[in-house]
Amino acid sequence: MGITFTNELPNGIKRGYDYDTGEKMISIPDNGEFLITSRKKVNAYKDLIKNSREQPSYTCSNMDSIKEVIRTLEEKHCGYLLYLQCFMDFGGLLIKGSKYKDPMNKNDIQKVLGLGRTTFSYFFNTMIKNDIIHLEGEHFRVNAKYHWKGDSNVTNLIRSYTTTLKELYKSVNAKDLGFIYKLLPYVHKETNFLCENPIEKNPLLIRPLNKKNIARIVGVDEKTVYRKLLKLKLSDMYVFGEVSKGGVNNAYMINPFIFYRKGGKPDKTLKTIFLFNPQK
DNA sequence: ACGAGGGCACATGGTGATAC
DNA sequence: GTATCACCATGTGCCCTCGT
Repeated sequence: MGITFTNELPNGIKRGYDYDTGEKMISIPDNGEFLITSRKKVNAYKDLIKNSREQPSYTCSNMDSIKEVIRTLEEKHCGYLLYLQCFMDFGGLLIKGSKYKDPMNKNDIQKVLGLGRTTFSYFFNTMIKNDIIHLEGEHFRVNAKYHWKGDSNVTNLIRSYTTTLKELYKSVNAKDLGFIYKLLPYVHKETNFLCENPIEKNPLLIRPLNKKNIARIVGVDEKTVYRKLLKLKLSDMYVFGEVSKGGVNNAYMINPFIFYRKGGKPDKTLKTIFLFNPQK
């Protein structure tokens, strides 16, 4: 049985049906080859990006200097910060949204984070005290040493895709986002692998992080890492992908639709890993 | 012997109330 | 505005069994 494609649209996209799983499938031309996935997944992704304009917008984080932030802040505060930096404009000012460019005041920020008075003031005072967010009159600017939006000559940076990241905040808690934040300095540029030496160019020399290493870096129990790897999902996509060789899980990758180091769109292999449908 | 995953007691986060 | 508290829901660490 397998997948049968019926009609081809003028743009080269083919629609089809998977007789094994009963799912509607789609074949998308991609640099001379075809990426086959389910329409459900494609639609879920389209829904996520439909509110953003032409290009999915992103912010950048400095992989070296955010290690200071990680050392200083509690995990939950790293999570709130990761979400909040999605609201920067090109000057780092926290604004209400891409459509409404008014700067946010303290109340707006509290509302956006969805926190009560006690929790918010604890978080926000910590940001100001550690110079991660500056006060400018009634408005606030994120310290460009750590996070910014737009061009930069920093080499070790990682892009966070605003729309997907905002969506992620809805489905996980602040500690989960903090967990992800702590792993951002370990994302490899070419492959999105989590590794000890993310600037290594030779693939043979990459030292991928296993569950034990991740637990040590983040400072949690191995079981907690395991649970988060299973749990963290965005719509139909997982945040982390697992690579196993010989039945042993020895490496992890982060979802390139949320975090990606290179410019442009994720390459074909990465797309396939995070979009393909496991056989039932 | 080992890793995946279950169970459970304890820890932690977020909240509103209260006092200052 | 901040500090502290008790409360509840959820998360976490640790120990366990199970299957290989």
